[in-house]
Amino acid sequence: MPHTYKYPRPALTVDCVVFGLDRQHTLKVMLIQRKLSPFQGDWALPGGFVRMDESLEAAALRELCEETGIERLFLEQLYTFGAVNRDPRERVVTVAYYALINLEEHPVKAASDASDAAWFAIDALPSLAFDHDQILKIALDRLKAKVRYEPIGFELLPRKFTLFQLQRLYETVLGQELDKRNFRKKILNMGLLRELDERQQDVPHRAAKLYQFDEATYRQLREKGFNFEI
Amino acid sequence: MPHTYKYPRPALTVDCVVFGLDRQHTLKVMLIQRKLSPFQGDWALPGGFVRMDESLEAAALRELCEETGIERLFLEQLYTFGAVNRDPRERVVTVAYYALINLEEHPVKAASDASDAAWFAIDALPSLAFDHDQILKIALDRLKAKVRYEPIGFELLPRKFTLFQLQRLYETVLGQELDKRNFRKKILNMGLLRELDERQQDVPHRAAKLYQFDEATYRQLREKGFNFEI
DNA sequence: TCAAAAGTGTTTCTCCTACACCCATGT
DNA sequence: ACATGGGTGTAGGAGAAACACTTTTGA
Repeated sequence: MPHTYKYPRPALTVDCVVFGLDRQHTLKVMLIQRKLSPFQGDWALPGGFVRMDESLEAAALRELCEETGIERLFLEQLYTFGAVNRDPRERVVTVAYYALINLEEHPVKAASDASDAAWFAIDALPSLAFDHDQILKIALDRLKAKVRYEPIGFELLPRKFTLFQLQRLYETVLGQELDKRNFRKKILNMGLLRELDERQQDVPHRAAKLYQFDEATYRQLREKGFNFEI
Repeated sequence: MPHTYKYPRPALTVDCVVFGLDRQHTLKVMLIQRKLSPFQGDWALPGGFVRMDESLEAAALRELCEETGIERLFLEQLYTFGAVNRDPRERVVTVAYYALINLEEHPVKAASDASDAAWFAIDALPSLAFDHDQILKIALDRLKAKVRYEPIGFELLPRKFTLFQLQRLYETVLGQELDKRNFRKKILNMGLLRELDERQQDVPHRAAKLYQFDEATYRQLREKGFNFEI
C-alpha cells in the first residue's frame, strides 16, 4: 500500500549507541553486522525506521529489543543527524540515542553466536557503515562529559557494587587514574550511596562492602540544588 | 508533483528558539503569530519544513532568515521532538534548535510592525501552539545549564561590552545575583577578555571600560584542558 | 548635590590534592 | 608466603565567598 505526499520527505530512522562495561573493565559498544547493501558485511549501530504510531524513544527501545533482546536500560537522546548524503540510497535523517547497560546482569543476544551482534572495545572498533563512526564518537564524548556531572555511571554497574568497581568505571570512562582515598571520600560524602550489609563473594582477596545508588535521595538533593560532580 | 513511498513517513520540520537580551536586561524569545489553522492566531516558534537538499542546520538557518531577517548567529541543535500526536493534523517530527543573538547590533524584523514576529520576555509568555511551550522550556533549561560551563553568554551581548553588562547577563539568565568583586576577579583571571582602549559613551555615570571576548585564546586554552566555568 | 554605576583587597573557610601503610582473604 | 585488593587520615594549598567604601560622570 503506497503512501503519497505533496512534497518529498526524508526517511526517518533511530540508531542506538549501546555502551556496556565488561568484567575486564573495558568499555564496549554493541554493533550489528549488516546483511544487506549498502555497506553489506560492515558493522553498524543497531537501529531502524520509525513507525507512524510510536514515539522516537519507543522506536529506539523497540529496535534494541528486537535486535539485542535488551529490555530495560538507560536511554537518552543523543543528537539528530541529517546531512543530505549520509545514506547513499536516499535522504535519511536519523535520531541517535545512547544507552547504558550492565553486561553482568543483562547478558544480551550479542553474546550468543546465533546473533549478528557483537561487543567491541571502544579502542578497537572496526570501521562502521554510514556516518556511524561520527555518531559513535559523539556518543562517547557525551558519555565522558555527562558521567562527570550526572550519576549515570551507575547504569553501567550491577545494582550492588563495590567502591572500587565504581572507581574503575570512572577511570575507564574518563581515561585517567583517580586517587583511591580521595575518590572514596568524595563519593561517600555526597550521601548518595547506601551501604549494604553484604560483601562481595568468591573474590580471591578480602571481600569489599557492597553499595547501592540511592535514587530517592538523589532526587531529593537535586531539588535542593545539589549537583553531582566527579 | 506527488511523491510516493512504500511506507508512510512522518513530516520533518525544524523549529528555532531564538533568545535575545534587551537593554532592560530581560531575556526574550522571538515568536511568530500563526496565520493558518491549526492554532490560528496563536504564537509559535519560527520554523518550517526541511527540504530534501539541505541539512537540518541549513534548514534552521534558512527559516530564521526568511522569518526574521537574522543572518549570523549562534545556533545549536537542542532536541528532537517526536511524540505521535504533537501535531493534530498528521505525524510531524521536529528538530529543535536554539539560537542566541544580541538585539542591539541586530535589530530584527520582529522589531518592525510590518512583521508577524515579536519578542516576549520569558517570564511573560503567551501560551504557544503545538508542544512549543515544552520545547521552549527545554531550551531555557539548556541555556541556563550551558551558560555556566561554556562561554556562550557573549553571543547575547554586543561585541564590545562592559564587565557589568556581562555580570547582569549572568544574573538574568541564571536568576541569581552575583558579587561584583568576585565576578570581576573570576572572569578576568580566566584571561579570556581583551581589555579595549575604549569606554562606554553617553552614559549618565562614569564610563566603564569595554572588553571583548577573545575567541582565539579560548580555543588555545581549551586544547590545554581549560574549562570555562561561572 | 544627587543618582548611578565604576572600580578596587583582604580575610575566612571550604574543598581539592598529594601521599603510604596495614589488613583480610584465597591460592 | 604471596598476590590482590580493602580500607583508612592528615597536612598544605588553591580557590570560593563574604564584605564596604571611594571615584567618576552626567543630569
